[in-house]
Amino acid sequence: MSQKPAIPKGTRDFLPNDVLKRKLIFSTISDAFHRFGYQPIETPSFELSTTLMGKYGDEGDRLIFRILNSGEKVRKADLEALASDNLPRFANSLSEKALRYDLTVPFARFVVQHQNELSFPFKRYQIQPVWRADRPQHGRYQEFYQCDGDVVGSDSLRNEVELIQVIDQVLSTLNLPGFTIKLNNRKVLSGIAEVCNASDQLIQLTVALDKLDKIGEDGVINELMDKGFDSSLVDSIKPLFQLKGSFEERISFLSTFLSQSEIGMKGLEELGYIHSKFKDNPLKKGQLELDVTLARGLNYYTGAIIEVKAHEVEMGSICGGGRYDDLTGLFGVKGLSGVGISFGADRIYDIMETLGLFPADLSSGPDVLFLNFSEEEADQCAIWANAVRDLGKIAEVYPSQAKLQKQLKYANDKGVKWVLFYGEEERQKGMVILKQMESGEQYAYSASAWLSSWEG
RNA sequence: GAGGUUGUAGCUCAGCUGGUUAGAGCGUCGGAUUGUGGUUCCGAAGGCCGCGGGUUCGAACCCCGUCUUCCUCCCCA
Repeated sequence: MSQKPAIPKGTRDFLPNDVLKRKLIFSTISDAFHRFGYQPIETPSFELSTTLMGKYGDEGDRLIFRILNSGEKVRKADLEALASDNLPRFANSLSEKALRYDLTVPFARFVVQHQNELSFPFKRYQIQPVWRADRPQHGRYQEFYQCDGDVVGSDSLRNEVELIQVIDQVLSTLNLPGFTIKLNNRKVLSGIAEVCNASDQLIQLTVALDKLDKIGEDGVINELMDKGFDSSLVDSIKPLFQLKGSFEERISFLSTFLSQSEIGMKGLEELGYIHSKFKDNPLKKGQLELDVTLARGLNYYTGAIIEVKAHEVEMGSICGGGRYDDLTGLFGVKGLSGVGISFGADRIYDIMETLGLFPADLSSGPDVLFLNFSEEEADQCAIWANAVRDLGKIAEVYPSQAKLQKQLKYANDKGVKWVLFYGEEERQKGMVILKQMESGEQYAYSASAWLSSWEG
């Protein structure tokens, strides 16, 4: 009985063409990091549950894929916890390992564990899959790649500037027609909450603000009202909805708005510093925008918040990041500040596919296919094939003496550029025939010299 | 986790109010063509109609459950 082939929800197979396109994105990202002096690392697919649990909030914990203990270990199951309906504790007793949920927490663990082998500031990049037990949706999967770059052990805002340059480099190289790099600062958000007398409700306030472009002004106001903010607060926040103009204009507006908040002014100063560094050293294609509604990842970001949106396509952010003071505090090393970004390779892929940005020759087939007429002639073709490969071209010999029709169809389907005929007829004449698949034209060469005169 | 939606051939989809043996296009394979592909013509293979239960003389179609698809929340890349 054969079973119906299927893969788990939220996962994908990648066909040869898909892989080539994905590799282009990955290599563009790693090249960019590499050129800025970042070093590659890798961490295991799964970590100890204790490393991951509790780091992403209750929502996050729910979305972590856990690995069931195997063998005798299942005996450790805490049946008392089950009986008393303590499901989290019961789950913990069944599972000691979990698939990584992102690359940041494993990186923090990595830095602490290898602190004596690293020299700081440590700049690393990492391109590996992560897993989330999320409900799949457009552009959202249960297994997807993250491409992270972080600097740990340096407070300098020059790191933020550099990471923005990396983003610009990557997305410009991939030929995205345009993209906006949105900047905000956690301190500005704290300042806003402070001047609105809502410091204790910072998270609810910013989560609502974050939805401005999605649900509009009225939507944000309704949400704030629903959450019990009083109307005087809502009124005091309204001016922010009108924030328009250039980066400088927005800063000058905010410096009035936040003038009573020390922390808010500090955040503005940081934003201004970062922005000023691009005056004489401009970005290639990226446009910087100050967006006070940006609030992603609020749980651990403490300074800069970065998010990138592609133009011309309706799609969530394709890159995000920010600064988190005390990245490694959870693992026992205090005072190491980190700042990092994460590219969403899958979304970049979707955008490039939608806009037709992948180069056409990416998936071009082998340069030459040697048709197989007989064992003896195929042996000669195999020798030639190696010579072609030594020229840096792709060559293959058809593995069996199938009908020519089948061999040519194979060449056609695979996008082979040239096909070489060397059968009994050609061998006796000391010739080869080269056929250009696209045009169908055929050329005869002498068997001893075809390779040097072939321009394929 | 909440709400909605989808599931029929490898793919995209028809299938009437419940009524014989479930269809088409594309793709695949074979032939026309024993040494020439992409076009054309002919032919063939390929279906527990998502899965399990129920209603009925009778179910792809109605009901329940379950899984799955896509979407909106939540959250996020």
